[in-house]
Amino acid sequence: MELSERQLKILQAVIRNYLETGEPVGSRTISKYTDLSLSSATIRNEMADLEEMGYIIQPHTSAGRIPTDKAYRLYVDTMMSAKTEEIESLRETLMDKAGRLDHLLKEAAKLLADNTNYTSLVTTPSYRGRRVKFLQLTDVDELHVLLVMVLEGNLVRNKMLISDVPVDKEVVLKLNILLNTFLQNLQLSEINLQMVAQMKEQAVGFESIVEQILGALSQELRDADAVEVYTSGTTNILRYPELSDKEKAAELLTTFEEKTELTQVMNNRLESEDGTRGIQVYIGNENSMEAMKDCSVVTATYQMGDGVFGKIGIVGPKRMDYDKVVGTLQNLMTELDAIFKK
Amino acid sequence: MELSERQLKILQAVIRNYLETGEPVGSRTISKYTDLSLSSATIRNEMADLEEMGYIIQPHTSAGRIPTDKAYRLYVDTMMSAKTEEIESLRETLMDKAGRLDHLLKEAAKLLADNTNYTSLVTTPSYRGRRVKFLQLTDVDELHVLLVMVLEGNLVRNKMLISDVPVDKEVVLKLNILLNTFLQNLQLSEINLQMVAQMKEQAVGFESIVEQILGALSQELRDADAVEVYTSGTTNILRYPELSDKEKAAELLTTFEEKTELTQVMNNRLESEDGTRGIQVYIGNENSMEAMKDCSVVTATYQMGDGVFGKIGIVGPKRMDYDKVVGTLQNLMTELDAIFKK
DNA sequence: ATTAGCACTCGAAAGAGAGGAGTGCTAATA
DNA sequence: TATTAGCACTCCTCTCTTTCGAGTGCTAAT
Repeated sequence: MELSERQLKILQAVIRNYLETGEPVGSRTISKYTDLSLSSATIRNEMADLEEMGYIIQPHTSAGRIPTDKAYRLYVDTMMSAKTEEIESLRETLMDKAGRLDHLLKEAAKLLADNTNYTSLVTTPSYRGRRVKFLQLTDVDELHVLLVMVLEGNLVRNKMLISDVPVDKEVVLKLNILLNTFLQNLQLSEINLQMVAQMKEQAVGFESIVEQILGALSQELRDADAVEVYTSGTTNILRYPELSDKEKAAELLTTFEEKTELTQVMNNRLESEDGTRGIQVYIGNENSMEAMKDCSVVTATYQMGDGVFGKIGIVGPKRMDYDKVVGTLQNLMTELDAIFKK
Repeated sequence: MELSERQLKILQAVIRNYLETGEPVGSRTISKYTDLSLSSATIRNEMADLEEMGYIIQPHTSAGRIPTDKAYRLYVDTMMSAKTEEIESLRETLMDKAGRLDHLLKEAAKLLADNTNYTSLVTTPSYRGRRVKFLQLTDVDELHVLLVMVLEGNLVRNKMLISDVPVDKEVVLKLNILLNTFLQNLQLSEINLQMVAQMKEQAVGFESIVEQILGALSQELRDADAVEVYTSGTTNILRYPELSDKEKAAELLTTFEEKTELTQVMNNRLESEDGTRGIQVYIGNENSMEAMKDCSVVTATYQMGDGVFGKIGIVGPKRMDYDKVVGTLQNLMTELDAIFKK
């Protein structure tokens, strides 16, 4: 069941042509398109074989052929000519935004979408079990205390606490020491009830504040590890007829809006990482989400720090320009890595 | 050119009917719908008059009539029966999220969209010229210093600064005092070069840090006043045939995605507030944005603090259920006010 | 093994009615 | 005088045909 040299060339021509036009491609087109100099009749015979092998299908009798998922898979695995795609003015734009992670990632998503004309997804880096770097309490006014939490990865969170009893500078100072003594360098699962009890013992009269602090801390530790997804260019799917009929478009767009589901799509393979951090391509039904069975999803993993990874990805029609998309992602991935290594 | 009692009733019937069905409504329908017990012929005569006055039009010769913007305007101004629309489980859901403003507002947007089946917009409250409540510097490690900025409205921001010279606790303490002496209670426009020079004079050797602090501060003061817009239910527009053809849908959805433009739509009238904080309705061409000329936009203003307002709004087809939308917005507005007053 | 030739298939686009909802006008009615 | 029944007319929508052409598979010739 091996594909002959010639069949490969023909298949490749069919795919390339279909990627460009989106129309079923006929034998005559191929006969001219390739440098094989074969007549359309010959091509027809070969195409019949390719169809039997499951690489191409006819949408209806008397139409040209279109590639199947199997063909795309073969194309992506062996025939792609991944050109390194320049992202327009990437470096400067990103550097501008490097100040705040959320801005940076949003900008990255925008760049991806603008450069590819597909929809882009970018996830925040995912920690698992982030640790407390240090905590700091500051008195704002008599009843308000500001809690600043610095977590592993220099993630800073804050929460305004409201005390039921007045707190003065001295109390704040004491609490600060207490907090850091107990909680520094711990992660969520290491904070147990015994410690909580001890802390309360040492902060008589201010149990409520301690309670609040622990609540806020646990909340933030959980939140901070929750992966967020930014999307951009969602409406680009409307450019592609095969995705833009009412139902499909609505379903896809809704999926993009409900970010929660997307985290699953994006985190699919974060686990089964086998050392090399590569580009992953999911074609059609290879996608875990029903809504995306007519799409292809290409993802790459960027590295923010030791063991801290995030994903960037593109969602588009199955006939997407894989070469370009892979190149673009690769490029952006490298760029992000560099920024974080700064 | 006054409308007779009867004409009003007929017009109202036309509008009501059209709001429900989205189909042009004919004279026969009205004749049965209303309690006027008039024959269709009579209705026809009146409708011809209403058409002449610009309240209704025929999409084509032998079709029923549909309301014009003018009719909607009249309806909204005088005929609406604003029922107070319960928002499902509103209070509990919102209370849950009250911790973080962004979460709260996103949830509010979601509630609006889910309850109305239209698209919702929610802006963050807009300050103008927010003041510095206090600043606090903390040493994280030898070269990293954490700047926490507490702004008016208890908005907390932070930024990790990187010093080129080592800073110890003493320096941090000194800088803390310096910063607060100079900058407390100031707003962006009040921080001038003279002060900057003076500060640098008093912090010899740490000019770079001071520079960074001022940069971060100015950035945040500007950012904090920038209004953000959260959207929800954007795909709901696909439910309404008059908005869901490819071009219009794409244009609208893109507008929703590019939040920047939306801030203008939403802040349209924040200025010309004439004391009473009401619901505002923009019908069709009354909208400032071209993309929304086939939509109606209804907005309400919620209050977060003294002089600090934000907007919530609904975008839908012109034939939206104004009664319900107004009721829902009113309800949510009250609810938000209450939460912020807590 | 390749190719020219040809009959065949089937979808897309264009055209042709048929049906029907709704109108405006006129004349009859209360 | 205001209302209504009646009727011819318009024009949209739906369905059914027809036409057209791209593309195929098969056969026979090269």
